[in-house]
Amino acid sequence: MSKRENISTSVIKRLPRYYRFLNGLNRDGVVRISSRELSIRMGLTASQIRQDLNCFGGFGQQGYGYNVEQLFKEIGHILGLQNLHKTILIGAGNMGRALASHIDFEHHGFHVVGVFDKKESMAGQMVHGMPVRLMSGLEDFCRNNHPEIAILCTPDEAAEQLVPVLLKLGVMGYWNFTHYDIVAKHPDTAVQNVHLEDNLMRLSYQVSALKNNDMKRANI
Amino acid sequence: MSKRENISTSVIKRLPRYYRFLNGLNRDGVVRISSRELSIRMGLTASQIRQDLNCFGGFGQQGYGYNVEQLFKEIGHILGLQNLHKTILIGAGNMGRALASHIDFEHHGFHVVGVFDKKESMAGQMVHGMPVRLMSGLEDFCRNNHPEIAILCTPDEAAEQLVPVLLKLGVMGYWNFTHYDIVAKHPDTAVQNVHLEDNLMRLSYQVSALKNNDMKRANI
DNA sequence: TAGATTGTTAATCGATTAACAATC
DNA sequence: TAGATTGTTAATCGATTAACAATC
Repeated sequence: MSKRENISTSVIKRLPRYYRFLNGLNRDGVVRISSRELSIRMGLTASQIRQDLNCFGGFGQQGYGYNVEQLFKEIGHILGLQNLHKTILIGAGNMGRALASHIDFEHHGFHVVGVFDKKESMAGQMVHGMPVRLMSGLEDFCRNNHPEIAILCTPDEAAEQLVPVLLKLGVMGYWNFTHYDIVAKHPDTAVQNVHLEDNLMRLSYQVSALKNNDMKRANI
Repeated sequence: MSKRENISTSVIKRLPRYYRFLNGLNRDGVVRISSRELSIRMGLTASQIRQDLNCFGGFGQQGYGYNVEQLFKEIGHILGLQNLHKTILIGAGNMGRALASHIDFEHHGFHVVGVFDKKESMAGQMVHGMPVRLMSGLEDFCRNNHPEIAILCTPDEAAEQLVPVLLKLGVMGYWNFTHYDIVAKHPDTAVQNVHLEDNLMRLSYQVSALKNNDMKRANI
């Protein structure tokens, strides 16, 4: 399916953005687009776009460019969005519940089949159209339903204890909202970390730097 | 303050992780650490750590290493965490409310001074210890309170309309949970994007790739 | 002093950009 | 056919790693 074996993470990182832009163009009724035109819209170089796409195959046509709808679907397929990976949400606190109602899992390759929390008071409450289950039932649930993905919205210490258990139960993909470093301890997993605080600290750096520059400019 | 003028984004991206690790070491009572020891714990090279830190100054001592507490504080200072940038949260839906209760803004350089939503029914409800205000009062509020940062938890279209208004009111930093591309349209802003769906799609790619590999291995 | 470890320069590696022949 | 634009190779740029003299 894929042309090359190992695609660099730099390329993978850009794929979702291509997907979003092409979705927009497609909805706007744009039929064809050249790498140059797309590069201007996205703020990239045309070279980079052609290099990126050619990691996966020759989707364009000389003298014409790329068919928007076809390319959109191709990238969706490369990203594996046609899948519906069985997914469990662990931790139904503020963040967990917000994700459950905010994210369109089904259009991004996932299907949430269970929600868990350790709090007795949460048990039975409805989240994402299903009742919250207690953590004590997690292992049985996994043995019966074979989820492949876990969304971790627990405290860091809980994640540390959970991951080895989940791995044994066959869960190999993790959307990790904790700061527990899954990949370091368990290399054979698929992990995306969402470190919101790290992101916020980078914003702090940027804003502070921006202010420093303003002050320097004022001095000159 | 900073040794060099332009620090590469690669370095900036790693700073929050250094900060977290050093915080942990400091809490565990570790007094000194060498770049080699830290590199093993963090899964980096010692070279990279020394290069990264030396962008900002010589914090270490030959033959000794780095003082954990001092380095922790230095990095916090570099990140600007001593600041309390006045911040408004726009959009008090699931995600906005989850952030308000989940993130420790005060320890990451920010101070939330106002929460806004366009829904009449939200007005007056308490979020982060303060009543939700209607969007109609946004401009007056900004003229009186001079917030510098906005957390955007609105639909994409709302963000597109809001940013030019906010910019004129002096808001130059954005924690952006929408897909509206602020930097492309307004280069002189400080922006961190949190594209949760993009992150999820990368996980989809990784999991799909992992499965493909397993299948190939089974064939051999 | 001798051993350890930094700060910094040089070498390597990978990613981005430029150029252009192939071709629709 | 002529013009446009890709796919791909070569050149450049930047980031990471290695090496080592400086020095605590």
